[in-house]
Amino acid sequence: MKIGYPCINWSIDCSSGRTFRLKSYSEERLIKTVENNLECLLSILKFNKENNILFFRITSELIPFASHPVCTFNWQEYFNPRFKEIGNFIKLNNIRISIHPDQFILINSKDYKVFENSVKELEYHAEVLTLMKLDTTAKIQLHVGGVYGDKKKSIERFVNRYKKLGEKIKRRLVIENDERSYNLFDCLSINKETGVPILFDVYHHYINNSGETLQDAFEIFSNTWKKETDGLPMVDYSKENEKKGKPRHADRIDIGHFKRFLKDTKPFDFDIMLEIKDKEKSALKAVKIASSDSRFKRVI
DNA sequence: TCACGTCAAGCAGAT
DNA sequence: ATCTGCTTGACGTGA
Repeated sequence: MKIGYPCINWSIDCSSGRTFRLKSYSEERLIKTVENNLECLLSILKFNKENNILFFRITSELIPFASHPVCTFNWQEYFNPRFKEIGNFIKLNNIRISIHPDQFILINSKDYKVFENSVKELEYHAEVLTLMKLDTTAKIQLHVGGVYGDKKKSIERFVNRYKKLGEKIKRRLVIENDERSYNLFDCLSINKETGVPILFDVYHHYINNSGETLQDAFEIFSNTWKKETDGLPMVDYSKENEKKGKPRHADRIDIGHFKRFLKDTKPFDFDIMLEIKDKEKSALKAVKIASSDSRFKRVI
């Protein structure tokens, strides 16, 4: 069991997701920005390692416009030594990595052009992990996509499109249950057809489920991960924001809730991504809580 | 130096 | 029709 947080560290005075406007694109600007982003990424990983935070989601913004036609620069070759260096640090310290393409990436879109653009973006994500020479336990997590008024057809479309993807994407791709369209069982039906592992989002499951218990859910998604090639299952953890109004992620970790969560999931081992607004602050607290858990002790 | 309009990309649900 | 959340602010023009 490793514990981590996504993309941003507020304690360190840098961002690994600096970007710029498309209008101001230039090769020079791209190089400068990516240099900054990679350097900051390594700083964050070092901070994490020192604090026993061994799971991290790399931002999709690492290489701005990587999949956009405007970018003809061979960033893969230019930054190859830097990627290798970061990859070495990750492997040396046994850090788990995930990456989450954003909401525009839709495999099952009705618009074929959107699918094609999504493939380009997925190739970029896969390349980042491959340039770091990470094995296939480093995952790209994606939602199933839109429903377009017909869930059955949209799931079929996902399955057919998935089969067209290259091996470099497929060996890293995992799907995540979401809070309104595709719940765990919907994901499971896609897993049956494709073998794609299911990344379980605890908070989304709380909002959108089919009545199954948390233990049943853990049994189901855990079995979709192959231990040797996929590694331990990944779990996104969050909880309802206390502030009334629309459902959203919590601002900070709820210690009691997290303790109960660890207890309730006792028979299962997995890596936890804390989707909580205050990022590394909550991760530090979670590490402290988990430090007496035998699953956590195994990795540090 | 600061305010604030806008930023590559899509969908769904609420207003 | 328009706004908001999603993993979430931050870029950059104009004053």
